[in-house]
Amino acid sequence: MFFLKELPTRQMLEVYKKRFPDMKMDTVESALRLLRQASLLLRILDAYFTKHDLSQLRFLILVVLDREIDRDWLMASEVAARLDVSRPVMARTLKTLSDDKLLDFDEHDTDGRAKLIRLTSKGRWTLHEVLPGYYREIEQFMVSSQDGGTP
Amino acid sequence: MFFLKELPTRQMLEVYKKRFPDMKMDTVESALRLLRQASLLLRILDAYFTKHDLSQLRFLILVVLDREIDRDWLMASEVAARLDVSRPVMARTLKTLSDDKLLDFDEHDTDGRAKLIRLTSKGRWTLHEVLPGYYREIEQFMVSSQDGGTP
DNA sequence: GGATGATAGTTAGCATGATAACCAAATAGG
DNA sequence: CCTATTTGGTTATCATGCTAACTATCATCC
Repeated sequence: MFFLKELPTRQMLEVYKKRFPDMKMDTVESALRLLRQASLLLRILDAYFTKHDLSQLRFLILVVLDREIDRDWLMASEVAARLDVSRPVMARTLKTLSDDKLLDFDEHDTDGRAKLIRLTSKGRWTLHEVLPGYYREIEQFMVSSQDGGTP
Repeated sequence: MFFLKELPTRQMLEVYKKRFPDMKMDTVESALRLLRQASLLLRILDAYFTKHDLSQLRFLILVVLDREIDRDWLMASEVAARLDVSRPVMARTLKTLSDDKLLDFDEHDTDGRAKLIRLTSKGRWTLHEVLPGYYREIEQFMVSSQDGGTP
Protein backbone atom coordinates (compact mmCIF):
# COMPACT_ATOMS: atom_id res chain seq x y z
CA MET A 1 0.00 0.00 0.00
CA PHE A 2 0.97 3.56 -0.59
CA PHE A 3 0.02 6.17 1.91
CA LEU A 4 0.82 9.74 1.03
CA LYS A 5 -2.47 11.53 1.51
CA GLU A 6 -1.58 14.70 -0.27
CA LEU A 7 0.66 13.82 -3.14
CA PRO A 8 4.03 15.48 -3.02
CA THR A 9 2.91 17.76 -5.80
CA ARG A 10 4.79 20.19 -7.92
CA GLN A 11 5.91 22.39 -5.10
CA MET A 12 7.72 19.67 -3.22
CA LEU A 13 9.01 18.00 -6.33
CA GLU A 14 10.46 21.33 -7.44
CA VAL A 15 12.50 21.45 -4.27
CA TYR A 16 13.88 18.00 -4.90
CA LYS A 17 14.34 18.82 -8.55
CA LYS A 18 16.79 21.48 -7.50
CA ARG A 19 18.69 19.00 -5.40
CA PHE A 20 18.47 16.16 -7.91
CA PRO A 21 18.28 17.78 -11.34
CA ASP A 22 18.21 14.44 -13.13
CA MET A 23 14.74 13.63 -11.82
CA LYS A 24 12.02 13.72 -14.46
CA MET A 25 9.22 15.47 -12.66
CA ASP A 26 6.37 14.46 -14.92
CA THR A 27 7.28 10.80 -14.87
CA VAL A 28 7.64 10.71 -11.11
CA GLU A 29 4.44 12.63 -10.63
CA SER A 30 2.42 10.23 -12.75
CA ALA A 31 3.98 7.24 -11.01
CA LEU A 32 2.99 8.64 -7.64
CA ARG A 33 -0.50 9.31 -8.95
CA LEU A 34 -0.64 5.70 -10.13
CA LEU A 35 0.35 4.42 -6.70
CA ARG A 36 -2.06 6.70 -4.93
CA GLN A 37 -4.96 5.71 -7.17
CA ALA A 38 -4.21 2.04 -6.79
CA SER A 39 -3.97 2.23 -3.03
CA LEU A 40 -7.29 4.02 -2.81
CA LEU A 41 -8.94 1.36 -4.93
CA LEU A 42 -7.25 -1.38 -2.94
CA ARG A 43 -8.67 0.01 0.28
CA ILE A 44 -12.14 0.01 -1.19
CA LEU A 45 -11.80 -3.54 -2.44
CA ASP A 46 -10.29 -4.77 0.81
CA ALA A 47 -13.19 -3.29 2.73
CA TYR A 48 -15.59 -4.99 0.34
CA PHE A 49 -13.83 -8.34 0.67
CA THR A 50 -13.74 -8.09 4.44
CA LYS A 51 -17.51 -7.67 4.49
CA HIS A 52 -17.74 -11.01 2.70
CA ASP A 53 -15.17 -12.81 4.83
CA LEU A 54 -12.65 -12.72 2.01
CA SER A 55 -9.42 -10.94 1.18
CA GLN A 56 -7.64 -10.02 -2.02
CA LEU A 57 -5.79 -13.29 -2.02
CA ARG A 58 -8.69 -15.46 -0.93
CA PHE A 59 -10.80 -13.90 -3.66
CA LEU A 60 -8.16 -14.31 -6.33
CA ILE A 61 -7.65 -17.96 -5.48
CA LEU A 62 -11.34 -18.55 -6.04
CA VAL A 63 -11.19 -16.63 -9.31
CA VAL A 64 -8.21 -18.58 -10.57
CA LEU A 65 -9.87 -21.89 -9.78
CA ASP A 66 -13.16 -20.82 -11.29
CA ARG A 67 -11.77 -19.46 -14.51
CA GLU A 68 -9.96 -22.67 -15.43
CA ILE A 69 -11.87 -23.88 -18.44
CA ASP A 70 -10.67 -27.39 -19.21
CA ARG A 71 -10.32 -28.69 -15.64
CA ASP A 72 -12.18 -28.21 -12.38
CA TRP A 73 -9.01 -28.45 -10.28
CA LEU A 74 -5.47 -27.08 -10.04
CA MET A 75 -2.40 -28.19 -8.19
CA ALA A 76 -1.50 -25.88 -5.32
CA SER A 77 1.68 -25.00 -7.14
CA GLU A 78 -0.30 -24.03 -10.22
CA VAL A 79 -2.47 -21.73 -8.17
CA ALA A 80 0.66 -20.21 -6.71
CA ALA A 81 2.16 -19.78 -10.17
CA ARG A 82 -0.85 -17.76 -11.34
CA LEU A 83 -0.75 -15.45 -8.33
CA ASP A 84 2.22 -13.43 -7.29
CA VAL A 85 2.52 -14.69 -3.75
CA SER A 86 5.00 -16.75 -1.76
CA ARG A 87 4.41 -20.47 -1.31
CA PRO A 88 4.03 -20.43 2.47
CA VAL A 89 1.36 -17.75 2.23
CA MET A 90 -0.37 -19.78 -0.45
CA ALA A 91 -0.30 -22.92 1.70
CA ARG A 92 -1.68 -21.12 4.71
CA THR A 93 -4.42 -19.39 2.75
CA LEU A 94 -5.50 -22.59 1.01
CA LYS A 95 -5.76 -24.17 4.43
CA THR A 96 -8.07 -21.48 5.77
CA LEU A 97 -10.17 -21.59 2.61
CA SER A 98 -10.48 -25.31 3.07
CA ASP A 99 -11.41 -24.84 6.73
CA ASP A 100 -14.15 -22.53 5.52
CA LYS A 101 -15.34 -25.21 3.07
CA LEU A 102 -14.73 -23.00 0.05
CA LEU A 103 -12.42 -25.55 -1.51
CA ASP A 104 -11.33 -29.17 -1.14
CA PHE A 105 -8.01 -30.93 -1.20
CA ASP A 106 -7.50 -34.15 -3.08
CA GLU A 107 -4.54 -36.39 -3.73
CA HIS A 108 -2.76 -36.58 -7.02
CA ASP A 109 -2.95 -39.97 -8.72
CA THR A 110 0.70 -40.31 -9.60
CA ASP A 111 2.53 -37.55 -7.69
CA GLY A 112 2.60 -38.23 -3.99
CA ARG A 113 3.67 -34.70 -3.14
CA ALA A 114 1.02 -32.80 -5.01
CA LYS A 115 -2.34 -31.61 -3.75
CA LEU A 116 -5.31 -31.03 -6.01
CA ILE A 117 -7.40 -28.01 -5.22
CA ARG A 118 -11.04 -27.92 -6.23
CA LEU A 119 -13.74 -25.33 -5.59
CA THR A 120 -16.63 -26.64 -3.55
CA SER A 121 -20.09 -25.60 -4.58
CA LYS A 122 -20.05 -23.24 -1.62
CA GLY A 123 -16.83 -21.76 -3.00
CA ARG A 124 -18.26 -21.28 -6.45
CA TRP A 125 -21.45 -19.87 -5.01
CA THR A 126 -19.54 -17.43 -2.80
CA LEU A 127 -17.49 -16.21 -5.73
CA HIS A 128 -20.50 -15.63 -7.91
CA GLU A 129 -22.22 -13.83 -5.11
CA VAL A 130 -19.30 -11.51 -4.61
CA LEU A 131 -18.37 -10.76 -8.22
CA PRO A 132 -21.16 -8.35 -9.20
CA GLY A 133 -20.46 -6.13 -6.19
CA TYR A 134 -16.76 -6.32 -6.95
CA TYR A 135 -17.31 -4.99 -10.44
CA ARG A 136 -19.65 -2.37 -9.07
CA GLU A 137 -17.07 -1.10 -6.60
CA ILE A 138 -14.49 -0.90 -9.35
CA GLU A 139 -16.78 0.96 -11.72
CA GLN A 140 -17.88 3.42 -9.07
CA PHE A 141 -14.30 4.11 -8.17
CA MET A 142 -13.22 4.61 -11.76
CA VAL A 143 -16.06 7.00 -12.44
CA SER A 144 -15.54 9.00 -9.27
CA SER A 145 -11.83 9.39 -9.85
CA GLN A 146 -12.21 10.30 -13.50
CA ASP A 147 -10.96 13.82 -12.94
CA GLY A 148 -8.28 13.07 -10.42
CA GLY A 149 -10.38 12.79 -7.32
CA THR A 150 -9.45 15.74 -5.15
CA PRO A 151 -10.71 19.04 -6.45
CA MET B 1 -0.83 -5.64 -3.11
CA PHE B 2 -2.49 -7.15 -6.08
CA PHE B 3 -1.27 -10.42 -7.38
CA LEU B 4 -2.82 -11.70 -10.56
CA LYS B 5 0.17 -12.48 -12.75
CA GLU B 6 -1.67 -12.78 -16.01
CA LEU B 7 -4.47 -10.29 -16.00
CA PRO B 8 -7.89 -11.83 -16.43
CA THR B 9 -7.96 -10.53 -19.95
CA ARG B 10 -10.73 -10.23 -22.47
CA GLN B 11 -11.39 -13.93 -22.71
CA MET B 12 -12.15 -14.38 -19.04
CA LEU B 13 -13.96 -11.09 -18.75
CA GLU B 14 -16.16 -12.12 -21.67
CA VAL B 15 -17.24 -15.17 -19.73
CA TYR B 16 -18.16 -13.07 -16.71
CA LYS B 17 -19.73 -10.50 -18.97
CA LYS B 18 -22.20 -13.15 -20.07
CA ARG B 19 -23.04 -13.94 -16.49
CA PHE B 20 -23.06 -10.32 -15.32
CA PRO B 21 -24.08 -8.24 -18.31
CA ASP B 22 -23.98 -5.00 -16.34
CA MET B 23 -20.21 -5.13 -16.03
CA LYS B 24 -18.38 -2.52 -18.05
CA MET B 25 -15.50 -4.50 -19.48
CA ASP B 26 -13.27 -1.61 -20.47
CA THR B 27 -13.55 0.08 -17.10
CA VAL B 28 -12.83 -3.09 -15.19
CA GLU B 29 -9.96 -3.95 -17.46
CA SER B 30 -8.26 -0.63 -16.99
CA ALA B 31 -8.77 -0.80 -13.23
CA LEU B 32 -7.12 -4.19 -13.12
CA ARG B 33 -4.30 -2.88 -15.24
CA LEU B 34 -3.92 0.00 -12.79
CA LEU B 35 -3.71 -2.39 -9.85
CA ARG B 36 -1.30 -4.68 -11.61
CA GLN B 37 0.99 -1.83 -12.60
CA ALA B 38 0.96 -0.38 -9.14
CA SER B 39 1.74 -3.66 -7.49
CA LEU B 40 4.68 -4.26 -9.80
CA LEU B 41 6.07 -0.83 -9.02
CA LEU B 42 5.45 -1.35 -5.31
CA ARG B 43 7.46 -4.57 -5.38
CA ILE B 44 10.34 -2.78 -7.02
CA LEU B 45 10.24 0.06 -4.53
CA ASP B 46 9.89 -2.28 -1.56
CA ALA B 47 12.92 -4.22 -2.70
CA TYR B 48 14.81 -0.96 -3.06
CA PHE B 49 13.79 0.23 0.40
CA THR B 50 14.68 -3.10 1.97
CA LYS B 51 18.19 -2.77 0.60
CA HIS B 52 18.48 0.48 2.51
CA ASP B 53 16.90 -0.79 5.71
CA LEU B 54 13.73 1.18 5.03
CA SER B 55 10.15 0.46 4.04
CA GLN B 56 7.46 2.41 2.25
CA LEU B 57 6.22 3.82 5.52
CA ARG B 58 9.63 4.48 7.05
CA PHE B 59 10.64 6.28 3.88
CA LEU B 60 7.47 8.35 3.72
CA ILE B 61 7.82 9.44 7.33
CA LEU B 62 11.27 10.76 6.54
CA VAL B 63 9.92 12.52 3.45
CA VAL B 64 7.09 14.14 5.35
CA LEU B 65 9.42 15.42 8.02
CA ASP B 66 11.96 16.64 5.51
CA ARG B 67 9.55 18.46 3.27
CA GLU B 68 8.10 20.60 6.03
CA ILE B 69 9.35 24.06 5.13
CA ASP B 70 8.57 26.32 8.04
CA ARG B 71 9.41 23.93 10.89
CA ASP B 72 11.94 21.20 11.48
CA TRP B 73 9.53 19.08 13.53
CA LEU B 74 6.03 17.67 13.48
CA MET B 75 3.79 16.22 16.13
CA ALA B 76 3.34 12.48 15.76
CA SER B 77 -0.31 13.06 15.05
CA GLU B 78 0.58 15.47 12.28
CA VAL B 79 2.82 12.88 10.67
CA ALA B 80 -0.03 10.38 10.92
CA ALA B 81 -2.44 12.87 9.40
CA ARG B 82 -0.25 13.27 6.32
CA LEU B 83 0.10 9.53 5.79
CA ASP B 84 -2.80 7.18 5.40
CA VAL B 85 -1.93 4.81 8.19
CA SER B 86 -3.41 3.86 11.54
CA ARG B 87 -2.10 5.48 14.70
CA PRO B 88 -0.76 2.33 16.31
CA VAL B 89 1.28 1.53 13.24
CA MET B 90 2.56 5.08 13.23
CA ALA B 91 3.59 4.85 16.88
CA ARG B 92 5.40 1.57 16.37
CA THR B 93 7.19 2.75 13.25
CA LEU B 94 8.28 6.01 14.84
CA LYS B 95 9.71 3.98 17.68
CA THR B 96 11.81 1.80 15.40
CA LEU B 97 12.98 4.85 13.44
CA SER B 98 14.02 6.42 16.71
CA ASP B 99 15.80 3.21 17.74
CA ASP B 100 17.69 3.47 14.47
CA LYS B 101 18.60 7.08 15.24
CA LEU B 102 16.85 8.43 12.17
CA LEU B 103 14.66 10.69 14.24
CA ASP B 104 14.32 12.07 17.75
CA PHE B 105 11.44 12.55 20.13
CA ASP B 106 10.99 15.72 22.10
CA GLU B 107 8.39 17.00 24.50
CA HIS B 108 5.86 19.62 23.64
CA ASP B 109 6.14 22.79 25.71
CA THR B 110 2.49 23.16 26.56
CA ASP B 111 0.83 19.86 25.61
CA GLY B 112 1.87 17.04 27.89
CA ARG B 113 0.46 14.39 25.60
CA ALA B 114 2.17 15.40 22.40
CA LYS B 115 5.50 14.23 21.07
CA LEU B 116 7.61 16.26 18.73
CA ILE B 117 9.32 14.35 15.97
CA ARG B 118 12.48 15.69 14.43
CA LEU B 119 14.78 14.23 11.80
CA THR B 120 18.29 13.59 13.04
CA SER B 121 21.13 14.47 10.73
CA LYS B 122 21.49 10.74 10.14
CA GLY B 123 17.84 10.66 9.14
CA ARG B 124 18.19 13.56 6.74
CA TRP B 125 21.36 12.08 5.33
CA THR B 126 19.74 8.68 4.83
CA LEU B 127 16.79 10.22 3.03
CA HIS B 128 18.98 12.21 0.69
CA GLU B 129 21.07 9.19 -0.01
CA VAL B 130 18.04 7.13 -0.92
CA LEU B 131 16.07 9.65 -2.96
CA PRO B 132 18.05 9.65 -6.21
CA GLY B 133 17.84 5.88 -6.50
CA TYR B 134 14.17 6.05 -5.64
CA TYR B 135 13.52 8.39 -8.55
CA ARG B 136 15.68 6.25 -10.77
CA GLU B 137 13.70 3.09 -9.97
CA ILE B 138 10.46 4.92 -10.71
CA GLU B 139 11.70 6.30 -13.99
CA GLN B 140 13.07 2.97 -15.14
CA PHE B 141 9.81 1.29 -14.33
CA MET B 142 7.72 3.90 -16.08
CA VAL B 143 9.84 3.68 -19.21
CA SER B 144 9.92 -0.10 -19.29
CA SER B 145 6.16 -0.40 -18.84
CA GLN B 146 5.39 2.28 -21.40
CA ASP B 147 3.84 -0.22 -23.80
CA GLY B 148 2.05 -2.38 -21.27
CA GLY B 149 4.98 -4.43 -20.06
CA THR B 150 4.53 -7.93 -21.32
CA PRO B 151 5.21 -8.36 -25.03
C1' DG C 1 -13.96 24.28 39.23
C1' DG C 2 -15.64 19.83 38.18
C1' DA C 3 -17.97 16.66 34.93
C1' DT C 4 -17.85 15.55 30.00
C1' DG C 5 -16.02 14.86 25.89
C1' DA C 6 -12.17 15.14 22.49
C1' DT C 7 -7.39 14.22 21.36
C1' DA C 8 -2.48 11.99 21.72
C1' DG C 9 -0.49 8.08 22.18
C1' DT C 10 0.01 3.06 23.64
C1' DT C 11 -1.07 -1.92 24.40
C1' DA C 12 -2.94 -6.27 23.02
C1' DG C 13 -4.23 -9.32 19.65
C1' DC C 14 -5.10 -10.59 14.93
C1' DA C 15 -4.39 -10.96 9.61
C1' DT C 16 -1.51 -11.41 6.00
C1' DG C 17 2.73 -10.48 3.59
C1' DA C 18 7.96 -12.28 3.40
C1' DT C 19 12.45 -15.57 4.00
C1' DA C 20 15.04 -19.37 5.56
C1' DA C 21 15.29 -23.90 6.44
C1' DC C 22 13.22 -28.18 6.28
C1' DC C 23 11.01 -33.00 4.68
C1' DA C 24 9.42 -36.01 1.18
C1' DA C 25 8.71 -37.40 -3.40
C1' DA C 26 10.04 -37.23 -8.22
C1' DT C 27 13.47 -36.84 -11.86
C1' DA C 28 17.96 -36.90 -14.12
C1' DG C 29 22.49 -38.61 -15.19
C1' DG C 30 26.26 -41.45 -14.61
C1' DC D 1 20.32 -48.53 -9.77
C1' DC D 2 21.88 -45.06 -6.98
C1' DT D 3 23.27 -40.62 -5.97
C1' DA D 4 22.19 -35.70 -6.81
C1' DT D 5 19.14 -32.23 -7.99
C1' DT D 6 14.62 -30.34 -8.53
C1' DT D 7 10.01 -29.77 -7.12
C1' DG D 8 5.82 -29.57 -3.89
C1' DG D 9 4.64 -28.32 0.32
C1' DT D 10 5.26 -27.12 5.44
C1' DT D 11 7.22 -25.02 9.69
C1' DA D 12 9.21 -21.32 12.17
C1' DT D 13 10.00 -16.65 12.57
C1' DC D 14 9.63 -11.98 11.36
C1' DA D 15 7.60 -7.40 9.39
C1' DT D 16 3.94 -4.57 8.92
C1' DG D 17 -0.89 -3.59 8.29
C1' DC D 18 -5.48 -3.43 11.09
C1' DT D 19 -9.21 -2.71 15.09
C1' DA D 20 -10.58 -2.43 19.86
C1' DA D 21 -9.78 -0.90 24.11
C1' DC D 22 -6.93 1.56 27.24
C1' DT D 23 -4.46 5.80 29.83
C1' DA D 24 -3.39 10.44 30.20
C1' DT D 25 -3.96 15.06 29.10
C1' DC D 26 -6.38 18.92 27.29
C1' DA D 27 -10.61 21.64 26.17
C1' DT D 28 -15.41 22.81 26.98
C1' DC D 29 -19.11 24.41 29.29
C1' DC D 30 -22.43 24.56 32.91
